[in-house]
Amino acid sequence: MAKLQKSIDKRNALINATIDLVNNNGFHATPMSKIAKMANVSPATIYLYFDNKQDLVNKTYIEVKALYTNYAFATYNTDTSVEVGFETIWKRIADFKLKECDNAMFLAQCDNTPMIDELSRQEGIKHLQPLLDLWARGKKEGIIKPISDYLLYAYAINPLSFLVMAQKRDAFQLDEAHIEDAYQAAWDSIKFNK
Amino acid sequence: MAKLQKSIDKRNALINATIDLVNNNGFHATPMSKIAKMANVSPATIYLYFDNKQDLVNKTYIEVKALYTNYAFATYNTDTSVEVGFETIWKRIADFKLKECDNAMFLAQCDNTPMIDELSRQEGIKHLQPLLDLWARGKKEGIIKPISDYLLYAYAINPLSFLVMAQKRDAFQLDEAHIEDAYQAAWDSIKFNK
DNA sequence: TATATAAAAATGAATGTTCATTCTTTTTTT
DNA sequence: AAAAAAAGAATGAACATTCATTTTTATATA
Repeated sequence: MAKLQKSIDKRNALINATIDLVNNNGFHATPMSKIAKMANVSPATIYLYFDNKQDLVNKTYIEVKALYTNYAFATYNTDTSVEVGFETIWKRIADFKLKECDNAMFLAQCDNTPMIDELSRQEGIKHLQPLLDLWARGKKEGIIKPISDYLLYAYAINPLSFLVMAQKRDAFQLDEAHIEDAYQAAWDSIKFNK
Repeated sequence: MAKLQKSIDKRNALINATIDLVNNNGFHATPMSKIAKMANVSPATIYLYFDNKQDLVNKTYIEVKALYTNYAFATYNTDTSVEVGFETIWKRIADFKLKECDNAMFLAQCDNTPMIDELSRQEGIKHLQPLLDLWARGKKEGIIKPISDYLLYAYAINPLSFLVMAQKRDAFQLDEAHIEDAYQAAWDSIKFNK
């Protein structure tokens, strides 16, 4: 194993420990010492990879956000119709939230607390551009409601976050049929009804 | 001013300071000393009203949740049609999220982090029963989609939380027209389409 | 190839601060 | 004047970060 690889492994272990512990205890209730222990390194080692605790969580956020959007757009190409494009992206997002539940929960926590620096949040938002572009096209073609992207996101995408939380906390089990219902609701709520 | 009143004032000041500071800094980043300062009491005084910090935040949560649901159901009565009932409740919830933005943000943070005890979260959920009852009736009458309450909530109610966050953080301004759009999306996504 | 040495990476313990909570005293109320 | 409420200072634990050493890795030399 090359030297560089080993470093990356350690960095990844730190990122993963951060996600796990923050999900279960929250940012300020997870000490650096526990992150170190879970990643099998000394506390001091963390500071070879990150400036400080805030930097660690900011970078974790950006990394998970990139994972999320890469996953979301992996099978999407801009040549399809708006409707097909949306279904493609939406289902990938649903997939991500189900399969990468821990990552999804981490993002939800970041997006609903003051735990992440404003700058890193801005950085994270940029990755969503392809979806916004698709919506812009959809509005121009009269297929998607001519309303704010915030409303579109709130109704078409965000509900999946709520479902992931519900699944994690309550006995509620989210299966394929639910996802299909949810997709229909999502599309219904953003498509333009002439 | 009677003795009891004075105590209630102090307790309320503590609850409000907690909401304010937790909204801006998160639970673990708001020291008891700051809560005390903002409420104009000594740190020691907090412990005359609450057992400890966790108890303070649990009770704040339950209180805000009660405020929320009282507001939501204030103008609702069970005699109306499902459709009218839902619109009544939905619009009150929207109102609450806009007018009691700080309270709404506090709830969002509680619901997306491990900051509240499981027991208190359970307690908070109970208050939502009238809405669940309305949905049950709606499903029986074939007016509302026969799907999980979690899905209904995710699609019809939760998006408002996202919008409040977006409004607070981004330049996005949520006005009456948006609310009407949002209501239509909410209803579209839960009504049963024969 | 084997060994010596310099550089880099990693460590565990130490440091100083912050904070929740408690203790003792003072103020207010009855 | 007794009881209750409130205060501010004190206490001790937890924690982020740094420091002094040790261990590992890479490089150079024989």
